[in-house]
Amino acid sequence: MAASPDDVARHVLEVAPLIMRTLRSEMRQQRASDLSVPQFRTLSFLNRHPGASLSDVADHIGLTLPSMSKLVDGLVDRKLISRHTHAGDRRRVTLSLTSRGRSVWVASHQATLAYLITQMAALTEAQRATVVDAMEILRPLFSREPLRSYNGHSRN
Amino acid sequence: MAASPDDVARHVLEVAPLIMRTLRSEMRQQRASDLSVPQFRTLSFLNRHPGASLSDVADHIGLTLPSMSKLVDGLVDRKLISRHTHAGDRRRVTLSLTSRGRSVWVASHQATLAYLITQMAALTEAQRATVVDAMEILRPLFSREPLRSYNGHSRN
DNA sequence: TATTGTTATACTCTATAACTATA
DNA sequence: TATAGTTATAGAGTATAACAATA
Repeated sequence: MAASPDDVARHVLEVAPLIMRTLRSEMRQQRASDLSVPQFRTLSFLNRHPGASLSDVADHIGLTLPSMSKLVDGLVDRKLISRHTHAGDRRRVTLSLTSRGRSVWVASHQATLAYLITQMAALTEAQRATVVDAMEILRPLFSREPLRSYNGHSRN
Repeated sequence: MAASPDDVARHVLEVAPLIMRTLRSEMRQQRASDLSVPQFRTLSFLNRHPGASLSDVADHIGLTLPSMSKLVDGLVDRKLISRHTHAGDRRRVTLSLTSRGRSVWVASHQATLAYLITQMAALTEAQRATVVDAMEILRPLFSREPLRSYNGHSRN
């Protein structure tokens, strides 16, 4: 079925936004947690990397430092994460989930996953394998690109 | 390789946001056009469905009417689309690309596609086929869900 | 001087509530 | 009364520019 790079690109460009639209609205409908996608991803990252710095999180999520700083402000205000000055280097900040943050993340993750699972249950085993394979093919292509041109001090 | 619905869901939940992050930043870096993803998708829809109403577009993009109205405001201000009262039903609005809108859309589409194509060119033919298959499996699952609870007249 | 992060400012995205105009 | 759309308001997401504190 010879798929050209062009074909693949068009398919990805069409379908990825559809998926995100659904995920976004699913997350918003969980009135208990009520997280945006970037907030959810930030909590996920801190769940796996407790004590990460602001730069660490910004790198991973793909936001500039000021944007991430503001996002973190909101999560700190809601007491979902803690923010402390790093002991060794006082310029740095140490971010972690609070226990409340962890349970909100778990609830949101479970609920979103549960929704997706019902969708995926409609697929055949072969189709599920194809989707998993495709995700594993795509992940490294979109995983790491710095894209953070911001450098924190512009003189002009 | 028995992928459970749970596996598939986890993969999709992890990879879809990575893809979108990249698409977003690619579009933003095209300084000429400088479209957000929803703006780009709106222009795409109008390219395929000239003369669509506001409700048509809102349904397709998955926004409420007020949100779409505002998004359209911005595109009209930038002279990328035209907005006229429908002849037969004067409550309706008729949206179309302007010639400028069409060329901006073409430029943005080409550039984003070109970027994706370079990524996809790194894949083997079998991998490309897998990705296309997966996208065709996922598309119908995420294509149509109303999710528009807004009905335009609340009395409370 | 370089690095880490915050503040200031300004858009866009998104929603709900309330409204207008038309049917 | 029902439908199509806009306006008002508000909060989140995002960026750049400018700054403060620390190394």
